[in-house]
Amino acid sequence: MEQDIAKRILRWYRKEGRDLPWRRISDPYAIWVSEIMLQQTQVATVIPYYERFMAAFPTVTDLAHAPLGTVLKVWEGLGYYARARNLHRAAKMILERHQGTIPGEIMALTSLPGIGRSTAGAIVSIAYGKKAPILDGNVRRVLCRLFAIRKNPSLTPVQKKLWGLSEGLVPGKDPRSFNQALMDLGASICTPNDPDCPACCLKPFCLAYQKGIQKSLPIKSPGKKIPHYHVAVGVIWKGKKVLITQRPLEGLLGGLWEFPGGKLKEGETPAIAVAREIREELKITVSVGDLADIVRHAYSHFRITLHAFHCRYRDGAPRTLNPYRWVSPGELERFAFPAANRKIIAALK
DNA sequence: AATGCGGGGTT
DNA sequence: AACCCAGCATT
Repeated sequence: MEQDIAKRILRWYRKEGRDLPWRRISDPYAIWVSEIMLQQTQVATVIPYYERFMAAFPTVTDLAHAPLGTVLKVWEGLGYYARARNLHRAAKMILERHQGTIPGEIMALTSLPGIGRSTAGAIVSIAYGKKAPILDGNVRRVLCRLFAIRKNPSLTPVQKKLWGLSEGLVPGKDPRSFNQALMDLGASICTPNDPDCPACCLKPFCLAYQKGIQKSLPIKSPGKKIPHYHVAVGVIWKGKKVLITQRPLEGLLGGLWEFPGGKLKEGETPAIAVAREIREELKITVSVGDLADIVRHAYSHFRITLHAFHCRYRDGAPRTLNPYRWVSPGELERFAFPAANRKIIAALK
């Protein structure tokens, strides 16, 4: 049974599998980089970032020796910036602990920052050809349908069940192709909304298809309301230079640079808020001028409307918790900014 | 067990 | 507007 499933998927994969940049090489470092980028991020989005990253940091040694700011700049726009910070930190650890070789064991891999059970399974199987299961969004969906699992797959006992199923399916022979095939099947046939069951090689085994419930699986968690904030920021000019500040290394958008500002308080106008935030955060005074841009931006767990004002520096030396810089507009390209701030920068030109 | 963490594509 | 994506870390 399991062997039949594996055989069918592998046969399908040989004909219909995707040709992706990281499948053309066997360098474990490249596989690792691709797997980190692919966490919660679609293949099409990752491809150009992967190419640029590998050109900038061809080896784990290059990555470990690069300044974090350079790594974040290459990562800029990809999101989930802790991935970049963890990748950089793990590269240093791999030089020290593993003499520059990406580990080939699950335990050694999961002890590195940014590598969990699924990414470790992917690296071990894809880079080293060892038998290990994976469980990403694609595989979870395929398994929920194949075995008609009608419980929310985010529940711990259901996750445990899914890991067991994934482990039971992965064959000793060519686990590398099998895991990639399972993901490809989820991405191209067993899609979230409208799976192409007639074209699926697992149709004869799929319990959800037999019951006609494939479109209602997997069960999804109830969506939660996301708040909407108004934020005011200042593009503070002193001559031909503007002030930027760096966010703390941990937390949201950690390590990225931005125009200073903050959330509006109840009953406050954006112009009042930006003056207050700059006074509080930087201990300087500015005069607030024209509106530079209004940006709407969606994060995963909240939305913001960003009001950006041209400001003129008046008085005081900045005293901030975090680093700040006065830079020319041209120099803004050298720093990593959140996407919402990039929209403001685009509007300045 | 629940939550924080980006950005873009799709529907 | 809601959902999804080659998930992980933290609490």
